[in-house]
Amino acid sequence: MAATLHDVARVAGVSIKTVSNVINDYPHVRPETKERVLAAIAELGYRPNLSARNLRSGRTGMISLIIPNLRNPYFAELADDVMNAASARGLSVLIEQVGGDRESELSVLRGSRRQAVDGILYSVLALGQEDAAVLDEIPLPMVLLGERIFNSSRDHVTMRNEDGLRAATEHLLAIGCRRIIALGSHPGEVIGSAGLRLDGYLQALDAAGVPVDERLIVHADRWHRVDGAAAMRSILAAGTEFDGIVAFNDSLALGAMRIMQEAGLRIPQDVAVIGFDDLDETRYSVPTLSTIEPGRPQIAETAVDMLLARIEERASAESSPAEPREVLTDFRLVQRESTTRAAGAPGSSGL
Amino acid sequence: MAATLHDVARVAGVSIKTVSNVINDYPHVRPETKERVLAAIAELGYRPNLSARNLRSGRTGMISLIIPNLRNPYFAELADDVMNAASARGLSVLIEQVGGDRESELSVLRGSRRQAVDGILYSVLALGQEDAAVLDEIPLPMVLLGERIFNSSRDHVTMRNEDGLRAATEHLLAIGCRRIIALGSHPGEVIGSAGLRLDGYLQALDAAGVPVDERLIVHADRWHRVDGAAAMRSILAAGTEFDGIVAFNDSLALGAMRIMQEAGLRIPQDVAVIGFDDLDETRYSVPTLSTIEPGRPQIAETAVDMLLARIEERASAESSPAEPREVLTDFRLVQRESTTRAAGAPGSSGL
DNA sequence: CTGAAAGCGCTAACAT
DNA sequence: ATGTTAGCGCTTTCAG
Repeated sequence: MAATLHDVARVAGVSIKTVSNVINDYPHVRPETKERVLAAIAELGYRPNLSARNLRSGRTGMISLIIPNLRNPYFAELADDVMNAASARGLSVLIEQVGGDRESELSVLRGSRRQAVDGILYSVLALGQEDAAVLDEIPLPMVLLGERIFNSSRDHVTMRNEDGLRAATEHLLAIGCRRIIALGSHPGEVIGSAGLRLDGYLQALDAAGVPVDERLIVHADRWHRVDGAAAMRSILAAGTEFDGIVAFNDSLALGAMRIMQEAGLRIPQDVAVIGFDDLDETRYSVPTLSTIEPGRPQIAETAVDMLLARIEERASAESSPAEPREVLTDFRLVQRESTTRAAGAPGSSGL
Repeated sequence: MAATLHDVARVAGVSIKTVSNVINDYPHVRPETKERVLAAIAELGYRPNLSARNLRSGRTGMISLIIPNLRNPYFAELADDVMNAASARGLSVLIEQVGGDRESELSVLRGSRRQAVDGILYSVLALGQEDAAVLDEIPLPMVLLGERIFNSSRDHVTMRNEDGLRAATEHLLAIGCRRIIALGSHPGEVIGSAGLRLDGYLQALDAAGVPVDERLIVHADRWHRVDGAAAMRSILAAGTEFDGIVAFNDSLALGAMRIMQEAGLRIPQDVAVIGFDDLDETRYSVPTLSTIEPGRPQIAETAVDMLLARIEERASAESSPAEPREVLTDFRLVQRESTTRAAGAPGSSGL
C-alpha cells in the first residue's frame, strides 16, 4: 500500500497538519521541521492521493477538451496548443472525442466524466444556435470555441473568419486572379465558419468590383481532404473556368490541389490557391500552401485563461458571475508557394 | 451545490445504501424501490461524485497515455485508436505529452498525475534499455509500446519492424529496383525502430543477392517530414544514384518525395517509394504512398486489454503477478501509386 | 431487502 | 509553529 500523510507524519515525528503544510508550501513551518518532513517523504516515496485531495478541495486540476477527432490535424494541433497552455497553468487536459452528431455531443457534454473535471473547453461542431440554452444547463464552467454558437451565456473564443477570408480573397485578387473559387460553402448557413467565411469572400469581391459568379461558390459539406478532392473533380468535370481558389480550410485546399495536379494544372501559374488554418502540413505540401494563420495558440491560451477565471470565480462563491466575454483572435496571412507567381508574370488564365 | 447520495435518499425515502445499490446495479433491490430511487435521481439531476468514488474504491477509471507529441500524425492516430479501445472498455484516457528528452520522460513517468490514473500506456521514445530498471520502480500497472525497451518486467506491445521493412524492401526489389535507399537509419542503434528496420532492409537485400552499398543507407536522427526533406537534399547533392527508397516511416517518405519532385524526379517511374505506418495522409499525397500498415488499432486494443488485466490483477491482490507478456502485431503491405509502375514498363533508371 | 455506521486520505478551521 | 479534529461523498461490512 502507498504511504499516506499519517505514515509521513509518524516517520517525521510531527502531525499530519505539519506535513500538509509542507506539501502545500504554507509559510510558518520551521526550516528544520520542514527538512525532517521532506526527508520522511523521500524515504517513504510518498505522493499525495489526488482523489482524496480532490474530494476535499472540490477541484481536480483537470479540464476536458471536447473535440471531434484527433485525426483531424486541425484539432490535433489545437489539442497540443491547449495542453501546453494548460500545463503552464498547472492543469491537466482530458481529451474527449465526440462523434460529430448532435446526440453524441450532447451526451458527452452531460456525460459521466463531468464530475471529474473542473471545467470544459468545448469546440462546438454539431450543436447550433438553437442549442444555446442546453449549454446553460451544464453545471460546470465552460468556454466555447468555434463559430457555431453566439450569444450564449458562456465565454466564447473565436477567430476572425470574415476578415481572414476577406484578406485571403484580396490576396488572390492582388496577384491577378479574377475567377476565384470559394471552396467549402454550406448553402443556407449564416453563422458557422462556412457562412462567415463565404461572407468574407463576397465582401472582397464586392470591394474590388468583381462580379460574383454562383458557379464559383462550391459546396462541401465536410472539410476533409477527400472532400476537397471530390469537389475539385466535379468542378473540372463541369468545365468551369477559374484561376484561383480560396479554400475554407487547408485540408480542402490540399485535396483540391492533388486533383488539379493530376489534371495537369500548375499551381500557382495556372491556379493560385490559399487555405485557412495554417496546419503544420502546409509548410511541406507540394507546392507549399499559402494560408490564414488564425491565431490558434492565442485561442488556446485565451480559452484556458478564461476557463480558469470561471473556475476560480465559482470557487470563491462570489456574488453574481461576470458577464460572458467574447474574444476574437488576431489572424495573419502567410504567403507560400501556392500564391507566389514570378514577378512580372501574371496568371496565365488571361482573364 | 450538486446533489449527493443523501439528498437522493431523502427524496426517495430510503437509505443511502439503497441508493448506492441502485446506482451500482446490485441485485436484491425491489423493483418499486428502484423505481422510486431512479425518479429521485432524475428529479435532482444527481451524478455520483467521482472523486469520492475514486477515493473509496481506489480506482479512477482513467489511464494515461504517454506520447511525445500529438502534432506528429502517427501519435495522433495512435491516441485516437487508444481512446476508442479505452472507451469501449469504460475507461477515459489522459494524454500526457513528453518533451522527447530523457529527463522529461522520467519526470512524467514519476510525475504528479500518477495518482490520478489506474495505469499507464507508455510509448517509449527517449528512454532506452539501460532504463528498464527505472520502469520497475513505478508503482503502477504499465504497458510499454514501441521498440526501445525489451525484457523489462512490463508487458510490451510492439510491431514487426524487421519483417515489415523486409517486406517493403522485397516489394521494391520485385518491381525492379536495385539501388534502394534505406532512409532513416540511426548509426550504431541495434534495438529501437531504426536498428530493427535497417535489419529488415539488409535481410531483404541479402536474400535477393543485391550487394549493400553504404552510401544508400541514409541517416536521419528524427523522423519528421522536414528530416526526410533535408536528407533527400544531401542525397541529391552527393549525386548518389538510386531508383527506390524504403523510408523508415511515412513522414520521412513524404518529405523526401517533395524534394525529389522539386528536382524533377518522377515517382514511381524514376524512383519508387515506400514508407511505414500507414498514416491517413498516405492516401492523399501526390502520389499516394505505398506503406506498411503496422497494425495500430490492434496495438491499441491489445495494449488496453493488457493494462486492464494488470489493473484487475492488482485489485484482486492475488498471489504473484503473471509473467510479463510480449505481443507482436500483424502488419500488411499496402501498395499505392508510389510503387505502382505501369505493367511492362520497368524503372527508367536502367540499372 | 434495507439501514446504520465506519472510514478511504486529505484540507482547513480551530485550538494550543 | 504545530496539533486536533471534522468532514468531503462514496462504498461496504455488518445488522437487522
